[in-house]
Amino acid sequence: MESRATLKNISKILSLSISTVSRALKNHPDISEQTKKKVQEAATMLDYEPNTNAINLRTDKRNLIGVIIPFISNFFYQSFISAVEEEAKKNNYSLLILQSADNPETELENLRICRANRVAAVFVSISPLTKDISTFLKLSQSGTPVVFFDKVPPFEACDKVCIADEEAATIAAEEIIKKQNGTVLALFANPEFSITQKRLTAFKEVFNKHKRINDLEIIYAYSAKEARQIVINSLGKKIKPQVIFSMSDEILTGVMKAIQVLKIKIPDEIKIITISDDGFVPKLFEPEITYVETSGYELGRLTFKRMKDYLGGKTFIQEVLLPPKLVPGESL
Amino acid sequence: MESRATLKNISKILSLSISTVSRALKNHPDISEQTKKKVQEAATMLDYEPNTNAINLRTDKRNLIGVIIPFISNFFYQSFISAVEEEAKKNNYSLLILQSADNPETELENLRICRANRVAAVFVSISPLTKDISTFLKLSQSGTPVVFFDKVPPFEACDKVCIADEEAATIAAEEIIKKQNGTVLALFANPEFSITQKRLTAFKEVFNKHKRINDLEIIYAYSAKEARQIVINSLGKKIKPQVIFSMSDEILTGVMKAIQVLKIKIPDEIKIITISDDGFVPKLFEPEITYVETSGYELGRLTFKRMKDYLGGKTFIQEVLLPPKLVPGESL
DNA sequence: AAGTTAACCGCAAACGATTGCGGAAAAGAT
DNA sequence: ATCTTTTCCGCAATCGTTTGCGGTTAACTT
Repeated sequence: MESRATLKNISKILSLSISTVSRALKNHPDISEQTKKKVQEAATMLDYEPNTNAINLRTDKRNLIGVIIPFISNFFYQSFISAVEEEAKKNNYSLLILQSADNPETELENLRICRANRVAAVFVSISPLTKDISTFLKLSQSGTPVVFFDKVPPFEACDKVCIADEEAATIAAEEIIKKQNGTVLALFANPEFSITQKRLTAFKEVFNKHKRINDLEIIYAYSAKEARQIVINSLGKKIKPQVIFSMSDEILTGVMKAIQVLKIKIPDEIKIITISDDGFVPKLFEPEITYVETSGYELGRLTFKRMKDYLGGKTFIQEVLLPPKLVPGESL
Repeated sequence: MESRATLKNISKILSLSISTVSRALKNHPDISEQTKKKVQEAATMLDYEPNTNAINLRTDKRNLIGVIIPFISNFFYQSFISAVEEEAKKNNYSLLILQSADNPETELENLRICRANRVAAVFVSISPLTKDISTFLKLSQSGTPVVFFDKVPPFEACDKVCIADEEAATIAAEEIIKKQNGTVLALFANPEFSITQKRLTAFKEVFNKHKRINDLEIIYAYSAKEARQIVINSLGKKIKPQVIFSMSDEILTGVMKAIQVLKIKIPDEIKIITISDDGFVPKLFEPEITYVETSGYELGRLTFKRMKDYLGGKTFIQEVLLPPKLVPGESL
């Protein structure tokens, strides 16, 4: 007789009604202290744990937050998730983590799972290939907050929380101009990514403003390996750049490999500045690389806050920007 | 009139019974093609998605897997989760991620959440401070598979899936002995961690076997910073080690900083070998560091497989070991 | 002693889905 | 024309919980 720990079973054992047991466990004033004690004892005896499925079904409560991201194996999402998990715990939510591998179909499937599980909210960083976010918007319109973070759809009217990408690039560019006069090799990722476009535009703008656009050489590196080769080539020429700018952690790893291959001294022979998610990579090197931080952790907190605001009534559409900050190393 | 998409509503719209609608959606042979079509159209119209809570409650199915880990912000767990998520998706499970911050109480709270959510299984990497795993065992005895992975309890009779820590250290030690004759500086983490003990014992054993224990200097580094200082001190002496062994990624980051500070050439002036979770850190440097890989990704797959075996009937207790493998760089 | 009021507790419906069983109508068999 | 079989569908119980409402005591008023 495999009897689980349910209200019904407890009530049977104590010859009480289910409702009494339920109320006793929630300390309802209608129930006498004596009965409460009996019930609570029985409950702990049986390791009673209320069935979330039943509760959610009955009360229409939701205790899950769906997090849809391209890949878990990524610094940025890692710290994002970490922050969201901490906030979630404080607010009695748990996290449903889904990765969509940059595949729009998997992304939709993940959204389906979120809906099937009646999540309280969805946090999603969309893949670069996602063109249609109507399913997300539909969910949002039906009352479940959907917050786009980091990789967000470009023009649509939806809740967004993201890094101030332009500002990150601007800060880096200003810092270069403030400190260095020479030529700059700027490495950017795939120009089709909106993040690349934003950072590139802002970066160039600063050099334009300061009439130093001629000091700037921009090259796209589609991978760390490419970045490495580009730097090796570039530093092999007669006219070398004085500063290298890298727009991401991944590119930086390629840059640093090149530097190590060439056995070039930082900052004496080359200056470096990068944009980094959390500083992990820049801090691996000696001297530590100066970077502009775009913290996934902070973004996680902001995203969670946006959701709470939404549930608290602020349902108007909003775009929240997280300001990046400069973390000086000794590389510039 | 906020009417959700439920079987009841669809049935009302089509003037059919709930059971018919339910069967039509699952392609039950009792239902005519005509009716099926009507129902399916109505369902997609309304964006119907079966309520997992109701299904799980009624059928006692479980679609969640609880993953309890100390910290998400960690290479190893990152790739572990990634693997488990992929496997889970293939098998129609989703992941409930809980971090316990190395706090036994939070760990128990997380387990409670797993039980409340009626998870299909629990994967847990316990904190170093956890002494009592009886609650876990109780859950396991009541039919929910609990698989301990990575940081597992020492003596208890429970399902474990972990890295063959001894073997990883053995492989590294053998490799050193095969290739190098000089003295070895071996850096280990907190000696109270069982993982440290295992690796240390195995490592020494090899040097004993080959009668080279006198070539071995062992130092505990409680952090990357400490590792850095230790290496700087050590390489500053008149008698320098020829080889540095690092037992983890974290220690390696300290070691590499020291190397960069001292501007020492690898492998000419110093050889290096490390144990690494996934090779990310060792591959950041040039030349790439030789390492013994203890893949979190593979461990995730193994853990999932162990659970499936368990659910498939192999409920006897088992300890599965994942063999590490040597990944040669140019640092040794 | 009759009426009022607390103090305690149970009945039953509801949440959304599944499923064994039975039943009506249409089709086929004789 | 009657009987048997399909074909197609609905009834109702069930999972575990919550909760409005009503009911039974016992205690308290006057």
